[in-house]
Amino acid sequence: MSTALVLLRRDLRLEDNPALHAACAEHERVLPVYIHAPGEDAPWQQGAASRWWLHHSLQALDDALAKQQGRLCIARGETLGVTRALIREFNASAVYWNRRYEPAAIASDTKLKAGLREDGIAVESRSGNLWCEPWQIATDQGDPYRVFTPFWRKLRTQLQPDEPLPAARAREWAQAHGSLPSSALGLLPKIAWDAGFDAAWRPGEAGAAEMLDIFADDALDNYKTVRDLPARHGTSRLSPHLHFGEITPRQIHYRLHAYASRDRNRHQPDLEPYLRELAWREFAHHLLYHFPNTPDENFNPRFERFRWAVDNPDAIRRWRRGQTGIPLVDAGMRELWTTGWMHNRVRMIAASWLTKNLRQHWRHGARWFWDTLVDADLANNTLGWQWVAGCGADAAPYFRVFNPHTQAARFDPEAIYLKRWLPELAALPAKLLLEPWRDPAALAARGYPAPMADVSATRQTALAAWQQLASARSGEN
DNA sequence: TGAAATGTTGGGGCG
DNA sequence: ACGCCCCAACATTTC
Repeated sequence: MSTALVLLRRDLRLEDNPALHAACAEHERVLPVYIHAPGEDAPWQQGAASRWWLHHSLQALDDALAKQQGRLCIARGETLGVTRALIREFNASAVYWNRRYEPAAIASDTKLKAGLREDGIAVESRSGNLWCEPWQIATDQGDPYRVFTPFWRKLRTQLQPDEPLPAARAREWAQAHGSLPSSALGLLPKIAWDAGFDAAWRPGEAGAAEMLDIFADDALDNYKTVRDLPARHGTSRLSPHLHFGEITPRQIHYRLHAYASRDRNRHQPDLEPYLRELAWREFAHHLLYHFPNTPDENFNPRFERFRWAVDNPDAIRRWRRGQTGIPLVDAGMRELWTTGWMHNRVRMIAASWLTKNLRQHWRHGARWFWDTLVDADLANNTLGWQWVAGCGADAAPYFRVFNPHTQAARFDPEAIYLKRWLPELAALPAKLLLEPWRDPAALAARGYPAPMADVSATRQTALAAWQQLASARSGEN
């Protein structure tokens, strides 16, 4: 009887899982395994919010397998050693996995592959989490893309709403007697800060499918405009599910396409704006693969001599805790702390405040998001922060500074989002949350801090800093 | 996936 | 009737 191991890492699903599907097709007995090896992700080990999600996602996957008389084998330790031990235990002849794209993950998988091949084990790696492998898309000169729009134009021509693979079903699921319970990995918080997470999310494949249905029913029609309103659930909120591979871009595309064209007589929603956002995720992975130092270094080397302000731990602390005195920034940071997620537009605004108005280095923000986001993803997080800071690929020009008050007035005109996350101000008129300078005493009386910096003065400082960078460039030539 | 300053235009009030 | 001014609305430019 031939037995295969399938290493599940960031593909915690049964449907549309190429590695799992292939193993089930090519072997009589399949052992699905999760090996916990956080040290191998250094220096970007999963943060607390990601670990919370992982715990629940592993449980969901185990439950789904149990419905087919299978179990998820959970182990911990060095990946190659654990894999070898399982191969011996089950007399397995092959190991399958879907690829990852972070530098540490690539290094770990490369080592794993070499070790297993030495042992004479067949190793099968598949593409399971992206529309397109990062090395399969290139400019006409053969270079990686550095600008989103041409990347998207190229990718778009290759995209079809292809049918996903069905749920994997092994002839026989192997079961490991030494499997750990997921609680043994110590992923859950020691102090219970996760009540807001429980209320907001349902990790796992079924939760992902449910979220997609909600999006298709409620928001897809008006996605282009509603996605910018933080008070509404106008975005897909699929990012953590995508990160952990509980759903794939192919599944999303296929189901949204089917949804949009289900009735010829009805208005058909335009999928393009949303597909474009999924393409940003692809672009982020493309960039991370080709420029693996960008999680820690500026993509644009000119920023090596950019003059950030001196690190200000107190300012960073206020930003983290949502105590900046800028309502939209604080609302976003508290949404993040409470739910592990922040609306995309608010992420840009909160990040702009930290990097431009406060001129703190983007790595401080990237690290905090890494620890607190349930969708923390090295590719997306890196692109997002470098984009906002102006040092990234296809970045926002440095002079593009968000005004958090203007943005609040435009995208949350009733202050619904602000009141939701700033409960101490909820009884005040909306206009005062949007224009807090009109009555600072009213806000202070409710314990809300005064603004930590002046919006327009810090904007001027940021512009001056950019000018310095620009003139350094011309002086160089 | 800006904001603010500056420029342009056109309607209407008014002498 | 006419020209002038004001200013809102929109467009363009600059950072």
